[in-house]
This record gives sequence, C-alpha cells and structure tokens, in this order.
Amino acid sequence: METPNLKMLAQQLKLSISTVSKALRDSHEIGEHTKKKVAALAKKLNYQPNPHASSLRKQKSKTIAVVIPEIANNFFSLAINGIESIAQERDYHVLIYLTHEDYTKEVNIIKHLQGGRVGGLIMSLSLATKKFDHLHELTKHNIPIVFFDRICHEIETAKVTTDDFQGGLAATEHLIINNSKHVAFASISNTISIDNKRMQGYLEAINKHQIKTSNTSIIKCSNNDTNNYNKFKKILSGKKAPDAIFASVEKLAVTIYEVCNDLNIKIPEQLKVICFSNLTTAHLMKPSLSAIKQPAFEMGKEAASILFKHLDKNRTFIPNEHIVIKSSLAARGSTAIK
Amino acid sequence: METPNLKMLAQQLKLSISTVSKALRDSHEIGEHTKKKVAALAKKLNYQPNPHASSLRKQKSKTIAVVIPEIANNFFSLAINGIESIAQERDYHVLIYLTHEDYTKEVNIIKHLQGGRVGGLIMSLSLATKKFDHLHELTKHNIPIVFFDRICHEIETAKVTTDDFQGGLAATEHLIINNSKHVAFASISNTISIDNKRMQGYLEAINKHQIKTSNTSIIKCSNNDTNNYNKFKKILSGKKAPDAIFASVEKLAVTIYEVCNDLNIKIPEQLKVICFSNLTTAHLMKPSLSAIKQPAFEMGKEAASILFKHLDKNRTFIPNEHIVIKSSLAARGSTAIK
DNA sequence: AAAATAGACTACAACGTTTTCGTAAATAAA
DNA sequence: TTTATTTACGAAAACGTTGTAGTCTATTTT
Repeated sequence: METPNLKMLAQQLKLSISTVSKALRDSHEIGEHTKKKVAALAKKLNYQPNPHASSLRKQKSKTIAVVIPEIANNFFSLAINGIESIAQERDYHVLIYLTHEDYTKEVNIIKHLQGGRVGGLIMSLSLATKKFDHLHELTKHNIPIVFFDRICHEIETAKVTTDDFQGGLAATEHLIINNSKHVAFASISNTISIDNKRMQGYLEAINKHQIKTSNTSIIKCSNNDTNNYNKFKKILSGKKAPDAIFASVEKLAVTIYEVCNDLNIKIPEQLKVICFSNLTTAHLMKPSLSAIKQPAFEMGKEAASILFKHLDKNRTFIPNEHIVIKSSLAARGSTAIK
Repeated sequence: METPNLKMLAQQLKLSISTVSKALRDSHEIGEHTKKKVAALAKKLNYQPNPHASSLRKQKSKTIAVVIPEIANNFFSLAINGIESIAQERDYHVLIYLTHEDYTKEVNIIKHLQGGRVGGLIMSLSLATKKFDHLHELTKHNIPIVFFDRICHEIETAKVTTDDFQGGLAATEHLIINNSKHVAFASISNTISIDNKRMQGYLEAINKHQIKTSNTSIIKCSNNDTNNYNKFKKILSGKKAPDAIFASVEKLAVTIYEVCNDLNIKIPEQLKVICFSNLTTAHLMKPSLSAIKQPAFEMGKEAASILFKHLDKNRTFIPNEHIVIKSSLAARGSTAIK
C-alpha cells in the first residue's frame, strides 16, 4: 500500500502542497473550512508526515539518544523508563546506545551522533572513560548532552544525580551505628564521579566517628566479576577482614553475597552489607539487602525534561546546572544487629 | 561549529558533490587518487553523512523500533541487550517504545511508526492487546514486524520464542517429582501466547501424572500487583491451598514470596514455587528461586538478525517462521524436598 | 584515420517537507 | 473612488543525499 504524503492529499483535495502542509500545522494563513477538509482526509488516509523529510528540512529531529553503559541493570532500565515516559508525552523519540563500559564503543557512538541524527542526548559515562574530547566535539557541533548519574564535570551542561555524598555518609553511618568496627568501602572505579562522591561520604563518616581503617578499607574493584570475587574472597578470609562493607554499586553487593555464601560467612552477624541499589527483590534476599535506593525513574524524567525544554526552544547550549534528587536508605537484614 | 556536508567537502576539494558522494561510497566510477583525497578530508573534518537526507533519498532508514510492554524487567532488558548488540554490529539504530501493557498506547505507537521513521520493528505484545488491526495496517504499509516472546499468530511473519510448552511441562513435572500433590498454575493473562503455551505444558504434566486439580488450580492473575497479592493471599490461606505453584512470569513469583512472608508460609516446606524468570539474584533469594530461565539475550539477537537480514535485502515481507530457543530449568531452594 | 570504448568526472532531478515570497480577490480605510 | 490592508491560497526554493544520465578526454579498436 502506498504511504500517503502531502502531494497525495493535495491532489485529492485539489489544493497545493503548501496549503495542505500549512493546514495540517494549523497555520493562520489557511481558512477554517479548508483546514477541516484537509484534517478529515488526513485522518481518513492515516497520513503521517515523513519524519526524515521533516527533520531534513527543519534541520532538527524530535529524536534523542540515550547513551548508557548497560541496560540489564535495574538502575538504568528504570532511568530509561523515566526518559521514555517524558518522551512519549512530548512526542520525542528515543534511540538507545549501549557502551558496555567500553571507551572505544562510547567514542564511536558519539562520533556517529555528530551526523545530526538526534537533537541531543542523555548520557551516563562508561567506567572506562577518562578523556572527554569526543564529548567536547559533540557539543561543539551543537548537540547538547544532559548527563545523569555518571556525570562529566568537564562539560558545561545540566547534570542530574542523586545525593551520592549524603548517601555514602548515611550508608556508612548506618553501619557504624549498627556496631560495625571495621567498615570497608567497595569501589567500582576510581574515575567515575558518583563512586568518588560516595567514597567522600564514606570517608566523612569514618572521620566523624573516628573509625579505624587499614589498607584494605578501600577495596578497589573493577567491572570484572571474577576478579572482584577473588579480591573479596581474599580480603574476607584474611586476618584483617572488615565486619561491614559499603558497596558503591549493586553488583558488588551481589558478589559479596556470593563470596559469603561460599566462605560460609554469615550476613549480618559476621559481615554487614549495604549498597546503592534498585533491586526490586532486595527485600526477598537472604538476608534482605539494606540499600540506598536511587530515584532512577525520577532522574530519567528530570534529565529528559531539561533536554526537551532546551531542544524545544532551539537552544543547543545548556548552562551548568546540577540537579540532585534525594535517595532513601532502606535498612534491612543485611545490616541488622544480631 | 558548522557540521560538514558533501557540499563543504566538494568545495574544499574542488570537486562536484556527486563525485564526493560516490568517492565516499567507494564507487568504481571514481579514481583511486580522488578517493584517497576525499577520504582524507572526510576523516579530517569528521564528516558524517546526514541520516535524514540519506533516509529520505533512499526511502529507507537503518533504524528499527523495539516495541515492548516494559523495560524495568530482566527479560526485556536482556532482550534489548541482544537486539542492540546485533544492531551495533550491523550499523542499525534502535528506537525504544514502551506500551506499559496499554492497548491504546500500543496502537498510537504503531500508528506513528507508519510514517516511515523505521524500516521495521521488533515487538512483544502488550497484555491488553486482543485486536491486531493496527499491526495488519502497519505490514500493509510495508513495514515488517518480527515478534518475540509475546507473539501474534494473526500476522504472517517471523516469531521468536522459547519453548514455552516444554518449559511449562518441565516446571510442573519438577514440582510433581519433588512431591507436590496439588500443583497450581498462576497465569498473568489469558490472552497472550506464551502464557497459554505454558499452561498447556502445565496441563500436560497434570494429566500425565494424574494430579488432582480443583477450581483454584489455575490462578488467573493480572498486571495489578495489589490484586494479585490479595488473590494469592486468599488462596494460600484457604482450605484447598496448593502445595506448589508454577508461576507464568517472574513478578507473580515475587508476589507469592511476599504473601508467604506475610502469612508465614514456609517455602519450600509448605509451598513450592517455580517460575519463568531471568532474575540475576534468584540464587540469593530466601529461599533461592527455582526458575525456567529464558534465553532472553539470544532471543533478542535472533529477532534482530532476522529483521536486519530482510531489511538489508529490501524485503518488506517476512514469511512465517517460528524460531524456538531452548530455556533451561535451574532447580533451587524454592522447590527442594525438605 | 575514423570510430568505438573506457575512465573519470559533473549536472541535475528526486525524496517529502517547510517556509518565504508572491498574488489575486475581498474588505477596510482614505 | 482610490488606496491600503487583510484573507486565503500557490509557486518555488531550500534541507543533504543518491542515482541516472550525460560530458569530456584519453585510449583502444577497426
């Protein structure tokens, strides 16, 4: 079946293409009677304007890209949910790109996006990203970026995060108050912003409560589960094993649980565990997992709202702004006093 | 900064636009020397062809849509992961649309897609979808659909699922072999294909092993968690409570766990539970959750491969084909004999 | 030597919109 | 009545590509 276009409508109505176009967009130049007729036929034929022609002509598209490290992750899928909900409301379209925590992939995706496929993007950095030339380049090409969660300080734009410092502080204090004497912090990367902030919060709590630390207090993990497993195993079976760990991200807590299962270490009796997490089944785990829950959905919504607001106004430069949305601590079994 | 286009390259190289275009696409009409020069400048200026112009001219775009009910769900996010991995490989782009299990939203999304924004789509039906006019309409407009998981039999095209019947049979038999006497099936919807297949498997096992059933053996749930909670609560605290439930989908098992926690029903002693699931933390739950694990990632990859194969060849009609990828049963604590 | 062919390039139309500029008729102001 | 102004429409030029149909020179064939 032939997809209807303006020409087809114009012929059937014995009008010019421009009149039809204007009528559909409710221009004041067109009479009410004509508008009605055009709208009726458009509806009948289920006319949908060709988005490529429109984007080409207007030199902008109602499409954004979401560039994130991974999607099989509760935080990011909730964030997409938030982004998509706003996009659907505002008639924007959402392209998904996954970097898989790979710097080269991230660069290639960004390079490609310079072609003008999207009006802007919402992004969370890969763990491997330490240089930001590709991002500077993109903004130079008038494609704005809004960062969320793993933000990039080097780029002047809007950034949406949760209160990572406060969360880190609260998580650590929660462990301390619940009788932990040697609290460790498990970091997923020393480059990304949020990990750092959470560690700052951890350190603040450590200092405030004068908790003793050792050289294993800060456990430097990576994105490699096996390596992390071995590292935790070594530390937890060692002499100076901590009696509590605050894990920067969910996956580290999962690995810690696995190590504890295998080493027969009892949570929370021998080791208390808390982490940033959006697991829907945290309360059903053994033991139930205490967590700082990030407002992932809201963060996505906020990031999208900011971006769309600027795109709607043809503003390709977004001034610095840091939106912080509060997270909440859910105390559960993994940090209980027994 | 000005985004480079063919005209710009042509001017700098003192060549015509068409020469530059052809050189970049490695046409035999262009001499090697010229090709080199063009490629060099294109790289230097980081030229990216304008996708809208290209799509408009070629009347097709290397973009597909993924239309799914939700994303904050391990199965679907893994499937997207699979789709995206193939897309990135083949230089396709992926638009995400969520129906939130809402028929009207699904129809609107599909209607919009008729405009030609995408070359085809990968789709899993919403729970609420019982009519398929919008899908027929879309295929009439030469936009092919590949279904996965929640497939639509009415449309002639490729469909990718797991072996839902076998999975349902295996899950139910697993419960029976582990001494369950009254095995119930929790259904999420009586309209969607997979739920039905799983129930067929359940019924087959029930018949084969001559298990007695009652009017509460098939528990008709919906997408409303609260309603489901109350329904389970009523059944599990009733006289003829089952001693095992095979839940069609993950979220129902989660609700069952919650009900059991609240009613103090011990899993697996008093109630065994198994379900189709892709929870990464199934082994860390209390008790660990036995599950039929769907090959979500592979299903996504397969669906994407089929679609791209046809799009690359400009075939907008995809003949009927049903790809079935095996799922696997992981027996864990929730179905253990105690 | 004339004719055919190959090689390397250019001109131009088209894809479907949007938008600026015209223009004719109808109405209002002078 | 003459001159402005408003109303309602149409013509045509973009937007950046791609592909067809040339064009011109150099080489090969007859």
